[in-house]
Order: sequence, then structure tokens, then C-alpha cells
Amino acid sequence: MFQDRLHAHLVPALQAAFKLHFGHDLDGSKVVFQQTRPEFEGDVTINVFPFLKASGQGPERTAQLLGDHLVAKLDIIERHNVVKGFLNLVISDAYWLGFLAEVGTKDLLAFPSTGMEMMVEYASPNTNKPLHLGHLRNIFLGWSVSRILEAAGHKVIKVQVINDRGIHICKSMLAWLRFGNGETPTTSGLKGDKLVGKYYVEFDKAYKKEVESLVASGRAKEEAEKQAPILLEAQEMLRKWETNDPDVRALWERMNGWVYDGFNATYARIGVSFDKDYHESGTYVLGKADVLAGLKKGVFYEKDGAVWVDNTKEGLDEKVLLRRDGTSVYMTQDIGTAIQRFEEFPGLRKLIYTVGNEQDYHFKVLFIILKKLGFAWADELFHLSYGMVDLPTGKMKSREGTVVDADDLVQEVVDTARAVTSELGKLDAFTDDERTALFEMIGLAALKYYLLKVDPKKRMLYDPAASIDLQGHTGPFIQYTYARIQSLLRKAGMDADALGTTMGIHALLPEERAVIKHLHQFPAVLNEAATRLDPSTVANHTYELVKAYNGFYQSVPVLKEEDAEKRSRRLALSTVVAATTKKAMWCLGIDVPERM
RNA sequence: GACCCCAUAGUUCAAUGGAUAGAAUAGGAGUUUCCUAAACUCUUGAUCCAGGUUCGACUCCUGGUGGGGUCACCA
Repeated sequence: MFQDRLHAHLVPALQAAFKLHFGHDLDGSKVVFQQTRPEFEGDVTINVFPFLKASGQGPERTAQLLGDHLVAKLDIIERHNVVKGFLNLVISDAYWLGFLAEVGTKDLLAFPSTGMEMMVEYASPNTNKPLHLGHLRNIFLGWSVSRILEAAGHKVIKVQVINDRGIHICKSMLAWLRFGNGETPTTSGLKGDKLVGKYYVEFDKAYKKEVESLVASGRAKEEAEKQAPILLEAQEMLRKWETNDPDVRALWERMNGWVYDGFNATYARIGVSFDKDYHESGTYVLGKADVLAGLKKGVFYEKDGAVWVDNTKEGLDEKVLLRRDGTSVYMTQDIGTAIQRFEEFPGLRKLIYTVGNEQDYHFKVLFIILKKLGFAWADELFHLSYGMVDLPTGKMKSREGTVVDADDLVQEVVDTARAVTSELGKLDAFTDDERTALFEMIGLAALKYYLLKVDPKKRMLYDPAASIDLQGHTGPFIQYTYARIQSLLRKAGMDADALGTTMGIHALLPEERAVIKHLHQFPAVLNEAATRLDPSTVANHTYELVKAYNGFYQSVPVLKEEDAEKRSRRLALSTVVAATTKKAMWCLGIDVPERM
């Protein structure tokens, strides 16, 4: 259970009680709250086992004495019971209703500004291939983490690094020159990134053919793979690029431009954006000077003409940072760009790299190097490492054509949303535009929620059937609950004045209490998500909230309630649930509809 | 070979060292003259194996087994 605002109420009283009865100080960090199990009476449970050493008493007696004290001293504790070492506390209706009234008019999930500036890097595509399912997990994660940090009061700068240079794009360029016949996105009707991707595949085909024929004419396979003429030509093109050959540069600009148009179309459809784009072509020369400076300072060393770092003391290996010919490696670049970013944004308090866990080692090394170079901010670097997405058939492999294309995937979930929603036939009042917008909203909710509800660190399975499911633990289920509340509120005529009058003489029903308790925990959940950079925490708690609300909705009348006080209290509760759900989904990058 | 990560119902996911391990889905049984049944209620079903630490272990430690990843003067 999360440490919510009750914690602040209870811990001091608990410590005072402890001192009084057992004569020792109680370490506040040992006080852990949990949700009371449904089979016992209570709202909050305190486990007293950790206190026994200090109390010198058995668990029952320790719990009993503390419980008696709390009931006597605190109005908000109605009564208690003790089961083994567990002290179950019943919190008063007044406390819960007071909480509801307090949040009734404000955003439960908006924290005061911290003034802290944080950069989140995500997406980071290569320009030779379209985006795929793996990118989607990365992008939704990065976007959601950005939103969560924003909600938590931080200032967030969202950036992507576009890997726009290198042998990969030269391969596409060369193949396009050879086989393209001047084809463009306009003449072909293909999205720009798809067109360039197509020629990357064409290159590979031609290359394989050349290797085969070389092998057939008696060359060793390894040699053939290195000597295939088309590969040599691509490498030559890269050299020309590096020496600013005007023709090569012009073609490169043109084809990358197509790719950006394609990427931007995808980004727009899935509802994400960036505050700043970095291009590898502009940063790949960075870092060299920093490494040389480190060499001078003795942080690095020279061996065989190359510059190395020795991380064996940290349990890692030695690693080359500058080749014998003085050129950079990938690590060099990353050193340089990190330094550049902190120069550009001196107020940065955190730099988060959303990158797959196959690069865990790379980032470990990078962070150690920056620390060794003496940058204080090296401690503020964070690798938001996420697991690969597997298919039911196994790994995604581009060579085997099992990669799930991002645009195709989005289209598929939207189509499914259209089919299912149309079947349910609740859209009579919708215009065509409204329908289209709703299908997009529902389809994307299904996809995003599916990818975000899993702990980012973990490898996950992408099951096409489950990802377009609209029932159960899904995004559309949450949207549906929201839409149903909106319908309720519209019919109630939303008489805002009534919402203040939630206090009253009627006891809370268990269903009402359950919903309020979920709301009550939510700020702590958001805090946790922001600390751990984990959207799944928010996703799962939102689900629990709306599930509790559905239970309430099912068995407790709202509009049909005749008692005005009960009715307005339930409307107030519904209002807060809707607002909180909307904000929580905003944190996940998911929109919610007013009706569906 | 070395290092890192993972292993929970049939399946996909939860569970700050704490009570009888939760959901969803699939399977079975129900709920609508009533605020949206994309909902709700009931039900079947799981901690890879062997040791250890602890009052208490899915969680921590050791050793297995199985799966994934990383280990270029590549990016």
C-alpha cells in the first residue's frame, strides 16, 4: 500500500503512544500501512511485528495498546481490532467525507510545481526503416513518463535523437538510385518512411545476390560479405557524405525529409510530440575533445594508439573510446551529447534515456565514464530500461519479416474499435466525424493501455487478439466507465452547488467507501510512479479505481436516489472519480470520450 | 566462456519481507420493466527445482534447470 496522507495523521500519534506504553522511540520508517484485507473490519492495517523488539511485548498486546491509544486520541479512528500482529483501524466516515469535499473542486493529481527541469529522451529512430511495435512501447513509455513527471510538478523537456546518418541510410540511398526510377512518396503513394524502408530492403536483396554469386565463383563467404560491390559502393557513399559531397548530401536531405514526413504522420496519429529533435548528423562528432581532455587528466589511458577507459574496478571491462585512427565510437558520441545537453540546459535535474534493456551495459559504462570525468550531474542520469516486446511466434526479426509495423498496428486496433463499437449500436447521435474520432480514441486507448500496464522493465508478450480487446483490464473499459459517469452527470443537470454538501448524517455505504479509498491513495500512487518512472503503477491503479466505481454504480442508485443529501454526495463522488480518471489517463497519454 | 535480466492459475499480467498470493482472459453458473450489460455477481484454477536467512519468503542469499540479453578499434 502507498504511504498516503493518513500516514501523516497517524505516525506521530503512533509514536507518542509507543513512547508512553513501551518507553522507547518508534522509528517512523518502520510504520508500514497496508490495505486491510476484506475479511476483516477496517480501512488501514498496521503491521506491528517490526515494533516488537522495541516494545518488548508480544504482537497482540503491542497492537492492542497502540490501537486503544489511537482510538482514544484521534477522532478519525473509530475503532480497531487486532488479529495476530495486525492492527486493523476503522477510519471514520467524517474523515472520508472530509477528504471527498476537499478534493471535490480540485485536481487530485496535480502537484505543486517543483521548478525542477527534467529531460526525457525517447523514440530515437533510425531513418532507414519505419517505426515498429518496439518503437511504440518506447514512445508510449517516454511520453507517459513525461506526463507523469509533469503532473508531479516538474518541468519536462521531451527530446528524440534521430539517427539520420551512417551506413544504413546510405544503403537506402544507393538502392533508390539504382532501382528507384525516381520514385517519390507522391508518385508512389507510399508514406515517406515506408518508401525509404522499401529501398533498404532492396539493398539487402541485391547485396545477398552479390554475395551468393561471389561464393558461387569460389570466394570464401566471409570475404564475399565484405567485398560485395554494392556494399563497397555504399561505404564509398558514406565517405562522400562525410566529405560533404553535394550530390550525396542533397539526396540524403531529400530522402531523410521523406522519412521525417512519415514519422511525423505517425507521431501525430498516436498523439505524441517532442520539444526538441537532435540529429545524429549534428552530434556524431561530439565527445572527442572530452575524451582527449579525460586522457590528459589521466582518467583514460592510451594503448596501441587508441584511447581506453578501464572499468575493471567497477566490475566491468575496458572499453575503447577513440580508435587508433582518432575516430569516435558510439560511446564517444554519447559522452559528448550528454555534456552538450547539460551545457544547453544548465538547470537540468534529471536526464532520462528511454532505451531498451539490450543497452543496459552501454549505459552503465556511459554513466561511470561521465562520473569519472568529474561531472556532478552524472548522478542525475537515468536509463529507463524497458524489456523487449515478443510476439506469440517469438522474437521480432526484421530479417524474417516478423516485424509488426506501427502504422499497420494502429490501423488494426482502430478498425477493431470501429467494428465492435458499431456493433453495439450506441452511436445514433454521432456525426461521421465524431464517430471517426471516437474509433481512433478507443483503438489507441486499447493499444496504449495494453503496452503501458506492464512493468516497463519486464519483457512482455504482444498478443494481437488481447491488445485489441475492449473488455476487462483494458483502456476502453476505463473509457467506458468515464463515459458512463459523464452521462450520469449530464442527466443530473450538473448542479455544481450541490457538490459542496457532501457531509451529512447518513453513513457511508461500503461501495462508496471503497471508491473514496481508491481516490485517497491516488496521489501517493502518482508520486510513486514519478519516483520510479513507472506508468504501469498509474495504469493499474486507475483500473482498480474504475472497477470499484463500477461496483458502486451497479448496486447503488445515484439519480434514482430520493434522499437529496445522499444523491448529491454520490454525484460529488462520481464527479471526482471522473476527473481523476481523466487526469490519470492523461498521464498515460490516453484520451477519454464524453460518450461511447 | 564471462556478466546481466527473467521464471506466479490453461494464457497474459499484479503482489513496499507480512494475514488465506490478486486481476483479466479462457471455462462453468447467474443479473436488464431500473442512471450506458464495453457492466455487475458467483465459480474452477498458480509461486520452476533443492537448500539457506527470518517470528514470517513469490520477494533476500547459494546452487541447479529453463528462457532472453550483452560482451568489436560496429552503430
